[in-house]
Amino acid sequence: MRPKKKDQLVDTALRLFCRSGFRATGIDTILAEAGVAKMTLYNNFGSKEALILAALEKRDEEHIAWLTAETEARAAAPEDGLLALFDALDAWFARKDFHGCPFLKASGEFDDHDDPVHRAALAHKGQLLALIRELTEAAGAPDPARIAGEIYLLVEGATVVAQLTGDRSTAARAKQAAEALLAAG
Amino acid sequence: MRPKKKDQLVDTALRLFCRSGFRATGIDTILAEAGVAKMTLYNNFGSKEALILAALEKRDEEHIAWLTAETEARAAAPEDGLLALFDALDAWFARKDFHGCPFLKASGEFDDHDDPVHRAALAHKGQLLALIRELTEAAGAPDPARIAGEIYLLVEGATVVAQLTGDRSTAARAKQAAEALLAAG
DNA sequence: AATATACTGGACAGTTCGGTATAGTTACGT
DNA sequence: ACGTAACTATACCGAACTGTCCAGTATATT
Repeated sequence: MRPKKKDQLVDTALRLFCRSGFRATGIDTILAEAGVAKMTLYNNFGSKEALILAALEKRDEEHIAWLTAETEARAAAPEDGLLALFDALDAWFARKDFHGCPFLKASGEFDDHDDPVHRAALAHKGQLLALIRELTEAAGAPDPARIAGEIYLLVEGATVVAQLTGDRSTAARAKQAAEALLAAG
Repeated sequence: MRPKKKDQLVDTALRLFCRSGFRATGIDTILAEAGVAKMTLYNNFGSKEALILAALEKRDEEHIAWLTAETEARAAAPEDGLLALFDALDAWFARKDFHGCPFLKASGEFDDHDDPVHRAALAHKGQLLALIRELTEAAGAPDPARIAGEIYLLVEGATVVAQLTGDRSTAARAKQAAEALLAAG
């Protein structure tokens, strides 16, 4: 497959999946918007599910990289990274194309824990937790594993609430909660 | 409509929606499992969306009542209610038929903020936040509005993570984070 | 210029979707 | 016991779904 077509397909699919959900987005809609023929999809991916997995895989890499870079850029010192993460989240929530976390969406739509899509979501969240764990260690927390787990709950909560309510102050609220957790040790 | 049939329909719909999602659950499946004819549905609800809304409305009342009662039953004193809430959540997450919060699922599938289903989800979460707010006040927190908002993020985070990972210790982790937030004031 | 590969566009199959029409049956109040 | 409202059963509709087949076109390599 010509990489350009592949990117068009995966990018378009991801965008539409994020906006309208996975099951609600039909193949024909994706193909029309991407300007790609149906057989190009099926010759190269084999199924809609495979396209979903490809889109999530790309999203996984891009989003973790974006979040890491944004967090780094907003942290004056390495130990500020954990709180800067919430500023990065705020920037994410403020984007016009923010429609919640596609992995949470996916895990809701593909509820079965054995489903490959659910497993992909789980894997991504493992990456996110690992990032938070690193930031927590860099912040010099006394019990980084525990604190990171708690902060992670705040991050997921903020993500869900931001999508649900559209409240622009959600990330800031999560940030001050994280600050308290970090200070309490 | 005979109330028995209505209950069968709404209960079955809710159960299947929770298990498999809203869009993925067809009305024929609901009707077959509920033992109700198709015209009975359409004579009384008019559309699948109306059935979804009826199911969510019932769930809203039942779940808030259940959570309130479970929390009360687990709190030795009124000021223990906020932490007891997390024990109630733990009991919820441990249920065999736990498939995440149907309102979060709904808000993910019906992403548009003007969608009636999304609004129903928002309304339910308002109820939940109000409950947390009451418990926070009863706990004697110095700034109950702010603390309640932070605890709420933990609750949503725990709910999402419990569904995503199936980790049985999620509620306990959220509880100790809530404890820290409460102690920090 | 020749060839192999990638892609196109549309017709097509088969299924499932939400929703409707109609005719017959069951349950309930009076 | 009887009338009526509620419910059932079945057949059907148009649309959308995933996935397949095919004849023809564009592109890159040699």
